Amino acid sequence: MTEKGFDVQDFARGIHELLVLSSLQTGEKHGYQIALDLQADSNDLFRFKHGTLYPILHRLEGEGLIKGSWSKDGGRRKKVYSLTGKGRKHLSGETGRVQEIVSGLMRLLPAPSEVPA
Amino acid sequence: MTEKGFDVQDFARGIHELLVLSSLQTGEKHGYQIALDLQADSNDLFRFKHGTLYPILHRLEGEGLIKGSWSKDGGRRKKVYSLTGKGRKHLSGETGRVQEIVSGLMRLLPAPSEVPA
DNA sequence: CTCGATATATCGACACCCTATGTATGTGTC
DNA sequence: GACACATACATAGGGTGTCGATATATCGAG
Repeated sequence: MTEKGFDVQDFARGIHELLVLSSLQTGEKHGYQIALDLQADSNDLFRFKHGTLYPILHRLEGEGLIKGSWSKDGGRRKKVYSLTGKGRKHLSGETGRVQEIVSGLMRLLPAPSEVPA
Repeated sequence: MTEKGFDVQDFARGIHELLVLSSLQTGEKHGYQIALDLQADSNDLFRFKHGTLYPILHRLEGEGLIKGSWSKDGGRRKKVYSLTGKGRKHLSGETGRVQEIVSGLMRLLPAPSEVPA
């Protein structure tokens, strides 16, 4: 069993990071695109603010989970990110951990009143 | 459908509050007991620090979700909390919301590699 | 009587997200 | 050509919450 120690703040931060990493699974993207895709794919549930997204990108890059390279699309610069091997490993590992926590959480929370539609 | 925004911080805070409320479902308890029960019931996954628990209790009481009353067990004082109707309602409502977010999250995250044991 | 467990409470440090602001390019419109 | 708006990246400041440390007080064990 994965050790213990659950930290709400790490968990919350992890969700954002995992979403970004997950979004890069389908191919490399630049930041702005990640935000748009995540918002669309989640049906507007997850909306990344610029002030939230870029620091996360920098953090992930600093940790070597993603790799960014500048690209010039005409005169406009874009920083295109792609998953590293480490990032892919982190994504699957942390996803498993999230599920562990979620299932632990659901065990303690009351069962949802099975209200049909 | 509950649409609208998702806030990581509210979510994280909500988890703690929900766990406390859920623990009170089985009957009234005092703070210290809640922490012990939650830790035991979650198999050591969730551990509440004193500096975290008591502010939560005060917040929940201030919002009228729980009701506390002092009890003297010999000379040692305990503040025993119980769920209010409002608290019970909040618990089921927010639990539903958490599940909504969790399922949205799981849709975006990669499927767990079904690794046996 | 000293140590540790029980029981509650508060404060300062730290981390993080969010709002606002700034820079710069591309496009559409008049 | 001038202007507004979308694209695209970046950072600083404010607010909020958890965590560790500290304090008070009672009770049982050695």
